[in-house]
Amino acid sequence: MATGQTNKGLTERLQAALKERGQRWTEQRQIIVDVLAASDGHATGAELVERVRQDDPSATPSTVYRTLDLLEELGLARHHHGPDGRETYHLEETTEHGHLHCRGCGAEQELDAAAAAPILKAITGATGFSADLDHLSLQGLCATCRADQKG
Amino acid sequence: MATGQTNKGLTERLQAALKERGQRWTEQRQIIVDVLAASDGHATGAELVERVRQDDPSATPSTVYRTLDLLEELGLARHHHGPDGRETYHLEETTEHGHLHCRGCGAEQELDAAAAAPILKAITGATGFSADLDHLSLQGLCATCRADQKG
DNA sequence: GAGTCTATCGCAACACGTTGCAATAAGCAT
DNA sequence: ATGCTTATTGCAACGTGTTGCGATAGACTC
Repeated sequence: MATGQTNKGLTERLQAALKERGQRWTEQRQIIVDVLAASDGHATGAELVERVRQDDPSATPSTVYRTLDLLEELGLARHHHGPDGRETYHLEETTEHGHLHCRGCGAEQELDAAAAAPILKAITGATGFSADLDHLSLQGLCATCRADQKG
Repeated sequence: MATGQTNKGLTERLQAALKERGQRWTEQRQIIVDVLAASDGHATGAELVERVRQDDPSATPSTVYRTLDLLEELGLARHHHGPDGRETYHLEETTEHGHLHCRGCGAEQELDAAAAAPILKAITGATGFSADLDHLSLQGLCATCRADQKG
């Protein structure tokens, strides 16, 4: 249950990528990747730090954040900023997606590539910009809340 | 040059709104509004704190941020989060607009209501969400950088 | 103008994230 | 296995923003 499986495929990819760049594989990094993999959805930086420290109390925030940055650099993880500006991380294995935050009910909804396609197309059409879906973080009112407000 | 004009119209609106709510007009608030008005474009929280302290060294960050929150509550200011998660404030007088950050050249572009209309429409169509333009902060590649990458 | 009520202020501490630096330890060569 | 090089770690301090609390001082009444 504890998702103790260390996701061998991911670890191996990571080790290979690091060796390629003359960088090193450490136990800390294994732990951080494990924690991230065990956090099925998204997790804030602070949450990840806390969980890593459960596995290894000697770990410090700086190490966790630096590793997270590294994982992003390697394309194995992503982060985006929630409506309050806090960081949220997720593994890149999760398919690329955007986020919708409803300011009415606080609900958070994911936006997959298919649903986002017309939006990205509209952005390109209106601005020439090719927007990154992973950084697309919208705030507004969901359909339910809009209906409530009208009623 | 020092834009020392205290934007009377804005101040009066603010005083009226505060009185209405049983709240108070203070010199700190005058200074903060002045500073915000003098920051033509956008300014980060830290920048505003710094500028306010030039006018009144006794001002503290908590006061500045609380006042900024208050101004938002009154609809006289807005804030959004930049690509790095830091806060950026601007007066509401500025017309509602979104932001585009190019990860290639770092350029920041504004997105006015007219240009955004088709995008917002696409969002509603794809998700049922009615998105807030002021919170629309996209990251991606601008047309120029896309052309550069292709070439 | 003096007194009262309470919104606002400044302070101090906290939360999240980042950065510089000296000590440690991973990976490689011998 | 030993030593060497240098990436990584932990620490400590900083930057940005938030929160609780006692002291200050607006605004209103008399």
